Amino acid sequence: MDDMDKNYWENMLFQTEELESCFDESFSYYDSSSPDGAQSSAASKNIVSERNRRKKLNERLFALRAVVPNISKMDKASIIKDAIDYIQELHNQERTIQAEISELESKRSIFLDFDQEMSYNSKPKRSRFEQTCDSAGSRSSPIEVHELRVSHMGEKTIVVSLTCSKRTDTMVKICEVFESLDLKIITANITAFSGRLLKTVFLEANEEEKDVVKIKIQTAIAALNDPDSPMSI
Amino acid sequence: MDDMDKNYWENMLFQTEELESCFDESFSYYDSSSPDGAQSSAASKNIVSERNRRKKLNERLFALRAVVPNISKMDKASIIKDAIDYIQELHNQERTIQAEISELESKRSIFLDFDQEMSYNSKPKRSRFEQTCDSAGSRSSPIEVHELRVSHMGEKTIVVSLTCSKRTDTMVKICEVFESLDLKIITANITAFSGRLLKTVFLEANEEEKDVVKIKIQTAIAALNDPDSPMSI
DNA sequence: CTGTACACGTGAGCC
DNA sequence: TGGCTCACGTGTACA
Repeated sequence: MDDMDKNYWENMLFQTEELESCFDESFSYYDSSSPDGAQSSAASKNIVSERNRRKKLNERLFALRAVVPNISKMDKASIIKDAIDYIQELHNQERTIQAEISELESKRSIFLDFDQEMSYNSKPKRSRFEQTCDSAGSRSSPIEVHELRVSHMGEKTIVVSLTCSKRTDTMVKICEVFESLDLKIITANITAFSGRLLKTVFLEANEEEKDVVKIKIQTAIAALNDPDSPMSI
Repeated sequence: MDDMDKNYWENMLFQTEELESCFDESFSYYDSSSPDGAQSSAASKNIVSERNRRKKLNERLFALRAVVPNISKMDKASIIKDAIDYIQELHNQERTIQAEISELESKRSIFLDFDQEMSYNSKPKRSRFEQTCDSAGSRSSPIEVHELRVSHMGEKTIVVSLTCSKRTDTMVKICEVFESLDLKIITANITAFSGRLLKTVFLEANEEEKDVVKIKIQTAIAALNDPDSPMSI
């Protein structure tokens, strides 16, 4: 590669030298054909200008080659092609990494949110859940929760496990309950067995008293069964 | 910009048309000066070849212009210059994002370490970006457990949550660990995010002292990272 | 009228 | 030897 480079510049130099003799030739030639001094001056200006343009373009190309790794050939066209491929590769990487970063951030906010308290959760953004639920008709069939257990795991985590009937959108409705209580879902799990659904949901505990949260959850989920009755475990 | 583009291609087209008449001229000229048919054929071949070369180069340049946003001018030199600037800008972005990702990851790892924690990895964690940069990324066996938390939920249940690299058979190896410790798995859960796997395993606690079990689990899982070192909490 | 930017044909070097 | 890549000078169109 280095020697190719050397050859490249040697060629450049060589042809630059060659240019001068050529230039003399053309100059005398022009002098004979059209003796107008202004015209020949303009022509030589054009020549030197064009020479500078080519030089600048080659320098740019050389600089482009410098910022692009993995240059296969020293070809002008190949340099540009490699640059194009490299830019596209960078674009793909950028997209991937952006997705990864946003995912990391979202997961981190779900995860435990230690010091910085849910900054962008101030408004209960009823986002996708309720939208999909609206289209499906959330009011239609009650969920029929059969068993419900709310327990604490460590200081920061609440585990809710419940069984309910096999309906569609049961998990969505459960999640809506937690959302309405400002409880963040860490992870959730559905298991189907004997015509029932067993759900296990890990929640991030907020600052409230444990028992208060527990009662709130039980009340809200029990309300899914019969919105009129205040509750009955 | 659109009109500039149009002008550009109009020019291209125009000068291409012009070329044909020029070509005819030069052809007849050559025919008169040197009646050697082979020579003129070679010359015309050279002409058309050179024409194709220029065309290819221009197409490449056009493609380069297409993948680079914010092109200031349609100049050839300017196109290359903008491409260079853009690549350098992407390089800066890449460095910034890489730093951001590592910072995020370190925060996240600090985060889980609040309870009883080991999980400090001697190796500098290879971010996903570095892995893509790595030409040969296929590393075989070790699972690379990054975070590990063992806690008790009630009297009968142990919850183990850990994150590890995305490998095949990671859960199998984890389960083998629990089996070797005579711990029964109640349920297990895998969640994939940001190139990692988050596993949550519920174990049935045996009769041993809680802290003893905890240490055993931590030791055995740490051994997955580096089987030689016995580990140090 | 003066640059500027371009495509063209041409000759030369290099496999 | 033919097939490339290249730099060069030149004519032309546009601002």
